[in-house]
Amino acid sequence: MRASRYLISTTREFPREAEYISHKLMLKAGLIKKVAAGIYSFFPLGYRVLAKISSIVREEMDNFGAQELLLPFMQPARLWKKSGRWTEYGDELIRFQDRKRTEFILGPTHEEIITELVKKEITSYKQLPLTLYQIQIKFRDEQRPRGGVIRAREFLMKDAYSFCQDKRALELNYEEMKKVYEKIFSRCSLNYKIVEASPGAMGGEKSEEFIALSDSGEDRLVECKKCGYLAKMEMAESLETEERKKEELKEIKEVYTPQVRSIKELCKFLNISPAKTIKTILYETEKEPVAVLVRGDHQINEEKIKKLMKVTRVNIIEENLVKEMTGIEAGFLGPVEFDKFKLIVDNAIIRGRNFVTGGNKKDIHLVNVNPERDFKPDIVGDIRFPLANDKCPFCKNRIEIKRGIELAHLFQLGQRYSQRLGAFFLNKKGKKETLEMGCYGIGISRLPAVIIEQNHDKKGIIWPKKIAPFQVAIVSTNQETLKIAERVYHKLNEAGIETLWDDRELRAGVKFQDIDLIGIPFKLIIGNTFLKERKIEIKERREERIKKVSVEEVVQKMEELIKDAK
RNA sequence: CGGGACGUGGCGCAGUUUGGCAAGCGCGCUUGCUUUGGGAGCAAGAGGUCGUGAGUUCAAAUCUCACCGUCCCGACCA
Repeated sequence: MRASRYLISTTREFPREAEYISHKLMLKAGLIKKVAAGIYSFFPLGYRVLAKISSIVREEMDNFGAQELLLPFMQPARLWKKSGRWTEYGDELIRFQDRKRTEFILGPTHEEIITELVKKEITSYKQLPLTLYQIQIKFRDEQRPRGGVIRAREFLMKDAYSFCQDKRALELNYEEMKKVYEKIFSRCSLNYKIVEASPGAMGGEKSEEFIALSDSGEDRLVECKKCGYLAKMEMAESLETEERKKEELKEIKEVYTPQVRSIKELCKFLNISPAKTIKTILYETEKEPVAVLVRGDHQINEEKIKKLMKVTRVNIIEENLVKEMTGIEAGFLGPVEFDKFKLIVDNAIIRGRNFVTGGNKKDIHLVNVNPERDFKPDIVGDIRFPLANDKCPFCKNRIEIKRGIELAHLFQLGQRYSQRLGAFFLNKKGKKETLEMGCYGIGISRLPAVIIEQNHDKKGIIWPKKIAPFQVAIVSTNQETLKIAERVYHKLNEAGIETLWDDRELRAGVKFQDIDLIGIPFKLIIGNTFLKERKIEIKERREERIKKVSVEEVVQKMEELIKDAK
């Protein structure tokens, strides 16, 4: 490709709107342009990168035996009502009507459509297992898009769906798909970890995520460097490994705390640390309202409450309703002589002593409150998020909190969709059974950003060769070497090497900067050195090594280098 | 959804507090000359409903109100 004819849109300065390095570089290198919040156009350079990633994904999926198809982006509401997700999915599901006032959505995912399709086509166990996939635009009306393509509203995703005759076959398919994903991500030169995830709104049983550790990530993870324990924040266990405090039990006392409502205010007022306080928060569940107690420095994990209480709905009771329900002002709630609701108590509280809590009267707190002596928990368990420097639940080393970006998500959906949409088949005995489904997604359009997060320097992007939009860029720095450059360009093209010939009428320095910013793995410089020595210089983006070759050798040398390059 | 910041040629910004000449600067773009190995110099140009609407005023980028859009933190989230 001749650069003079190619839509290159690099800028000299970083656009103001970006925060993450990958987002900054993608904009500066002109890979993408924003059209609206969370909606981007991919420019030719950016699209070449997407295409590279897509073809890696495609090859590995096809290799596994999955079949590519294309499902509609716009989907009738009817199917979503049938699966129940019309109401369950929430505001992220964008809804609209066509001219006939029929309701539609833009697909945030495609379980309904594919299940409906398979339901009609699959009638016998002989057709199973079946794995179908597509590379498609998705739309999720995110409350807050961020990081450019890292969390976009419109994005490109590879989603695969497997259909099996029983659980065992599903588990097998799932494990094999995991191996396929490992191949895909290593071909993309990505560093990643696999962690347990919560199936969440997708439903189903087992679920794991491929996560790239990165400071620009939005998922928080708990990591123990010593034993290798790694889990998503919301899944991470907080086994209390602390010893029970041996402090002497002091006498409980009321203190006057006018207008002191928050933990922060309380700590300031009494000059104590939040770990010495207990927060009492009221929640509603489908069974009964409860009072949840955690230490002042801890955060409640509502998912864990659900598990512990075996309920599906847990909602915090708003501050202004607290007084209505209990007669006590929010900010002064406490467990002592509180008999309105059951007390759900975090493990950490049982181990501590002499806490400060609300006094269940306006402007009153209690000091030296002790579990068991002063109040009886109804249920005790792990209901909080871990904190940095907590002890690892397995080896007692200190844990760290890391950030990560979700690359892919695997689910064993089970029968959730097949059941609701009525996707059955006949088994060997001629008996009707429900299909076991799996679902496997990769956030394709997010991957360029993640790869950049892991592969960049001060000058810009450093694409791994398999992802780079071009393998080689040619710069001639002299009028006299222009013809040679053109010859080399044609030779490389003929050899099938993707080459960008920077024939723009710009100073050499500008071209070098652009090519480095864009991240092309190799530069061929044909200039003064050529005039003196008849040699072409080869500079590698990643290492800045310089090699010299003759025009005759250049194709072979490039082939070798590209083969060896990362 | 809560908190914060912002919206001025393609990009980055100044000007807004205290209303007042003709709306500026750098980059980029066009033309010419000189330069030419890591974002050149000089000269001459093109390019703007100052986010939108209403209002106050002799006069609005600047003040008031409403709306729209964008980014960041948090909450939320396959």
